[in-house]
Amino acid sequence: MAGPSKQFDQHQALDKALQLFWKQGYESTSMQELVDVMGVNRASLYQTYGNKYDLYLASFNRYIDATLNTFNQALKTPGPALENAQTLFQNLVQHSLEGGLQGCFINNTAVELGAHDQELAQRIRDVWVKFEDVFAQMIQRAVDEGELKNDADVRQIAQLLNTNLQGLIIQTKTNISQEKLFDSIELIFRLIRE
Amino acid sequence: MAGPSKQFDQHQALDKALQLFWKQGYESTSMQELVDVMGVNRASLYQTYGNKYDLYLASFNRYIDATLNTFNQALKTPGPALENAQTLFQNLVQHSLEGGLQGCFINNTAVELGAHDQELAQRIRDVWVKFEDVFAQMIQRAVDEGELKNDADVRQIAQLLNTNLQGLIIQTKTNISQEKLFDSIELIFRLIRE
DNA sequence: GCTAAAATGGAACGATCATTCCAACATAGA
DNA sequence: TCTATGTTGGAATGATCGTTCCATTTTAGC
Repeated sequence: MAGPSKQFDQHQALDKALQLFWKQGYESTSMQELVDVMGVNRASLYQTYGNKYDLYLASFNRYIDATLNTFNQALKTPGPALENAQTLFQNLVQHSLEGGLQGCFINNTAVELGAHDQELAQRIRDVWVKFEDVFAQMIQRAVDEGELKNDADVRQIAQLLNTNLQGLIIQTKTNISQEKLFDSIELIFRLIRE
Repeated sequence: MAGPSKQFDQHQALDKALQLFWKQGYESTSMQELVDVMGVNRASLYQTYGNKYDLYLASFNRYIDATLNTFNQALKTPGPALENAQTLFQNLVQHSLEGGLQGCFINNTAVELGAHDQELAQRIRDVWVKFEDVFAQMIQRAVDEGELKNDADVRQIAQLLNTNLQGLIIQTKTNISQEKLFDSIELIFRLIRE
């Protein structure tokens, strides 16, 4: 292949796009802002990523990978599984509150685009199932290690945990007090344990 | 006052605006669409409601009033209080799923505008407290009528219920199966009762 | 019926939107 | 070094954005 190579780091540029989409949403983010922030030439941007929607999709995929990675790290953490899950919830809430109320990119996408974009909606449902898979493994470990009763409906509890997580994250968008959300985290895990 | 009166019904027109904002969000809804759908002249629209943001705010207030009314109606329903609450949850989920995945206008607003609009964020937090007030009254009635233990932390449970409601509603935006959400509703209320 | 005031339809504004295009430039392979 | 190919900056495109303005029409009060 002849000609010069791309002058920008594709991963780094994509991260910049992700940050902007995450913070502002799809409609509120303009290509001009993306050009500015990514440090990529406009023509190169279109050639590399396609159009605005494709770029959003690429950002979305990157976020999903990073998030699933975070979840799986929490799964590998030693110690009582339910406590690890609770700590994960606390960290996610705290991170959103202290990181500019960005919430969760998946959660944001569900609200802004989920209803009118079937492809994205499908992807989001799939990711949530993967969240639940992680929770289910945590719960199963809690059962195995005697932290939970043997007759616990692992899958149902995992789904309920995701419902609670989504509800918590959405509330962070309004700069609600961390204490209030931590109380809810405390209670849901206590109810599950009982 | 001389001159003709407005040819349009302000309440009806505002409802049309609310429906559109609810379905499409703030950024994705244009004044042209609002002019078309409200059946109101452009100049009249600006004179009556101010600008686009003001119109959104008016729609938002109208939605809040209607929703709080629905909640208070559920509160007045005879029968076991917790069952009424559970039915309310089911109705809200079902309505969103069958009504075009519009979710909850407050919930949508929290995600789209909450992080960057402190006034709206404050209003949303206040409304959520009012939701919790209704839930707290239901729970208190459940305690009084022996449906719940006496040592239940009414306020904490009410907050947890709102977290769950928000988490359920957000999931409806992706056209998730009603059965799955109903299972979570079933479980959260069962855990509370235990 | 006359007049003053309010509402209307629609053009017009400047700004910004996503996207395309093109000439100038830089570099890899011959 | 030459050439072919990919990249770059920036102008240009046509559409749409929210908002304003104005001439026209309509009607309430006298």
